[in-house]
Amino acid sequence: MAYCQIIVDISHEDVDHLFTYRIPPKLHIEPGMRVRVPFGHIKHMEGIVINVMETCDLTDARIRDVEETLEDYPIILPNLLKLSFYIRDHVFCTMTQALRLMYPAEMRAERVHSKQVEIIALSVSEAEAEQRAALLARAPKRLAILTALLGTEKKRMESSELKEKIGDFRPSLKPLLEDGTVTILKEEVFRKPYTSIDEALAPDLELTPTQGAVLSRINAAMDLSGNDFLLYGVTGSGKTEVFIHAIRHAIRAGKTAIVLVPEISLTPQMVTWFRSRFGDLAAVLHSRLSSGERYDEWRRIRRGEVKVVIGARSAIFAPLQNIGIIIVDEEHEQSYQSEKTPQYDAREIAEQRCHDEGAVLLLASATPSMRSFARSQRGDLTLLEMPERVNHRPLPEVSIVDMRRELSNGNRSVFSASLYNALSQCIANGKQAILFVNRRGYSSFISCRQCGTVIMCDHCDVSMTYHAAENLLRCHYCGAEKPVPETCPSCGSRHIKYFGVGTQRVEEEMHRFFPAVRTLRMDNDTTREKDAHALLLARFRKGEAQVLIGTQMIAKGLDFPNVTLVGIVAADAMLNLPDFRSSERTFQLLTQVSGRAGRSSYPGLVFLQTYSPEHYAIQAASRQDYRSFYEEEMQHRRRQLFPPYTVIIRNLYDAKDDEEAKQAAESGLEQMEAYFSRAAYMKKYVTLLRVMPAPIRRINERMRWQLILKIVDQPQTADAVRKMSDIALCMNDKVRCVCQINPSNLG
DNA sequence: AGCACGCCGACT
DNA sequence: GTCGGCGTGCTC
Repeated sequence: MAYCQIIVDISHEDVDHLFTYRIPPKLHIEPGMRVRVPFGHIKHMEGIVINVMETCDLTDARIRDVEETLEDYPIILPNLLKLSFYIRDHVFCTMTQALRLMYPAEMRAERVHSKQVEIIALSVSEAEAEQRAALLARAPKRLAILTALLGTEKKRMESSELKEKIGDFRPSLKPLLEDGTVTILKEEVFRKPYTSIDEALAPDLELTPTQGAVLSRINAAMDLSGNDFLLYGVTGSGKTEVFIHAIRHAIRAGKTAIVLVPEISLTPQMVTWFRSRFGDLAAVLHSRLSSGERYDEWRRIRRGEVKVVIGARSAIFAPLQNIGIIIVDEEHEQSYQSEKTPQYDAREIAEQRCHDEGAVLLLASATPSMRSFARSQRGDLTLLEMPERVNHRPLPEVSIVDMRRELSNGNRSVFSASLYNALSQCIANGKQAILFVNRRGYSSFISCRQCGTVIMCDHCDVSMTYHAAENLLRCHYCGAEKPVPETCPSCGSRHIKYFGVGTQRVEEEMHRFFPAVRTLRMDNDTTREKDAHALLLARFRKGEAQVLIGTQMIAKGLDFPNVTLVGIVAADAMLNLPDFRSSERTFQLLTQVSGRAGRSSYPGLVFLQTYSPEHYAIQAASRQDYRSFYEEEMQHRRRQLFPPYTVIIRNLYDAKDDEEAKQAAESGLEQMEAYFSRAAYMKKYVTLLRVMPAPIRRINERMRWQLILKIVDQPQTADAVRKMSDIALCMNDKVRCVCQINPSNLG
């Protein structure tokens, strides 16, 4: 008798273990397959087979039979099954949650099925069909069907195409079916989110000596058993071309590749460009796919028809086999970390997957994360460098503008005198400019000039954000909306208005100073609709506007040859956020934005407006000097005991009742203290352990408290991290708790 | 997750 | 007396 052990598709600790089922002889079952089983009182429950065995020590009466298999192939490959266990153990989630990452959500709901297409095909020989056709002179419709089919290469046609050609043919089809001249077939078709590439693929470019040297290090590692690299290449150094060549190398060796990019970079142009290089060997996974498309792409990959997968965070789970290289582009991006449970970090999963499968890991960035660069300094990652731009194009000239001086000179507009002059010049020369506004953090709230009252959310302790497009106030935490008040609810003053620099404000001032200049604005409000993002960029590229005004979303890998001026309206907007990474993020953003200027033969100018011109992040960014930023920032991190020297674990409790949330946090604290008194060797690594109210005390009528642990990042302290997450896991239904590791948003 | 079992309040 | 409230507990 054969048995198998499965994990049921319920994410709950109580059932997060293996259940044994009998395999009826008629079923073929292997690990990774999805099966239907009876479970408790539930008649039909889905589960994933983890292993198959010949014997089992449970009493036979307790064991029930597997009902059926849901697919005739393992939905989870052995390598991804192994990765699921890793995720469960390292991301602290249930096995079910880990397994659910491995296949499209649509398959669970059983909503998507493969798309079937109806095909009308000749079922007799060509000669026979011609003979029969000859007898149909008085049945023109039947004749038309046969003629149409005979006219095709494979003597078959999709019924939709046939209908288009000859109109409604159903009535005439019947006799042909009855005498066996034709048959109806159903075939699976793959919905492609793009049209097939028929024309010749775009050729790969010649590499510069620097690119070539980097490539040969990568290829050599791929030929052996892999290696972990950090590729530090300045903006414009041609990292992408190196990726392409490395992927080609993998494919030549019969291997496959994954390329992770931040979701925001997965623009339609990017997709087209990538497909023009790899054609049908490539699959693109991104959030804009319909569920059917996503499912089909997944199937194509699973069937081995795809060699390269490009996608955002979750593409790391693509069901490829025999991986040669995993590339993580813009490695420093925060978006590789998932905010929802399981809170995995795609970079760590990539590393693990590479180690499991003997593949090369290539983390790449012009502004590597502190963590990765520090690891390269320690030798945990092999550093590869591309210090110069291709064709030796010069770096743009960056001017730092002290906005405090502007204010004291009586300039209250968002443009400094020098940025204004540069804009006039740029416009006069017929060139284009980009104005970068960092909306986030520079909150666009409504406040009273008379008494200082700020309009707050009724359910959360945060100020509401003004949305110009809809002219209303919205809470970014609970989604509540309010109209903009005419008078101050506190003192009745009419001087209550919008505060802060947003894209809208910049656009208004542009129109005031340069009434004749056409502008395009790009932010969350203007790009809500599908493809709006790409459309706006295309219009800017065509020259429909001379000035593009936007938020972070314009900082990424865009290449506009006609842009010679970049203005950063408020460089330090994110510098003062309550986040230990705020300097790092500011530096990264400023460097990336500056890199937008002067990509072509025109020299680029960058004006960086700031209220803290002496800050090292701003200084270093203006010189595109990663090294000196890194050195200084590491000193700060060391002094303040922040990552990468330490790891911060935050258990965030919330409950309707303030006292209950607080008590849960304090009970967590007691458990941690008890734990450290047992594990005394670890105690000396603890630099902070305390309960405090969360910075945002209340969200959606729930009160929030937090337990924070800051501990030196050492192999032996990983256990303390696990302990924190265990504590977070066992909560009652009144108090909820989430465990966050190095949280970036401390709200 | 779902469903049964189990122990206390107001009703045909 | 019963019908039914939803608080624990188990599911191979």
